[in-house]
Amino acid sequence: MKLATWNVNSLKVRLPHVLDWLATEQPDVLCLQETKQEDKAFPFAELEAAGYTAHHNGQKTYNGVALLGRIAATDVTRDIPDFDDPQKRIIAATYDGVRVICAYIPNGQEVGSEKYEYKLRWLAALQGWLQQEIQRYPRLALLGDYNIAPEDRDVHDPAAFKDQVLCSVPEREAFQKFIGMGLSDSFRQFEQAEKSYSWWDYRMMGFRRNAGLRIDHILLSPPLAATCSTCRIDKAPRKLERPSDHAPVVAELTLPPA
DNA sequence: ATGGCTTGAGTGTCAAGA
Repeated sequence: MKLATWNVNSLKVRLPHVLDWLATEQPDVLCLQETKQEDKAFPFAELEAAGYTAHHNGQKTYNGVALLGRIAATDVTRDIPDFDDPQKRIIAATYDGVRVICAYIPNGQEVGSEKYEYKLRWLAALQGWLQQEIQRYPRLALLGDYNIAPEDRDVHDPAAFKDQVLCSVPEREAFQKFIGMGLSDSFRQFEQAEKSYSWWDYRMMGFRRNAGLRIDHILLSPPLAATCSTCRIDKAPRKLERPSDHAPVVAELTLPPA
């Protein structure tokens, strides 16, 4: 099973890139973040024509998450249960016995800001819900834009980002809490090139300078981590005209029958 | 230098991203 995540920064703008990428990579499930559109504008038909059935949790202008699958999804759920949140950041479904959760974790804007407090509250709510989900679904994958660079090696300039948003101690502790729940950062299960990032600022020629951060992650529960054969960041779409500022992350699992 | 791009809403210019 091939799983992927990609923050597309507007699906309306990026749909051609997504369709090309699906044709090339043929993931079983692709998680999208920042679709930035309402459900009624979502390109269900174009994706179906490409062989993918989509489920969307969208809103106007901001946020919005989707699951695209070439296998059937069951038990599709939206949002964190019992967490009052107008922002559409979660969609989950079960594919072939694997619980796939697509998350767009808040950015946090600035340490100490209201949005930062919201980010930490949101992370705590996600973790509370995740405890139950892992009990219910031992085969679980949490994919998405975490807006957290877990370690200094995930940051092009650790000194400049020290204690800044995306790199602050409370955010990194929240990431480690996922690890403490038994989830594995699949990218770090394998040897990787130094200075591997998944996001580069549009400004200041960030991509050409490789001035990036690794903030998009695929976390796997123990039974899935044990069967993960590869995890990589695909920089190719970031080189196209009008790219998303994020690159897709892909993990492959060699699953025994459920 | 608190900038530097990109997007959506909407038609002037701002919020938000990371």
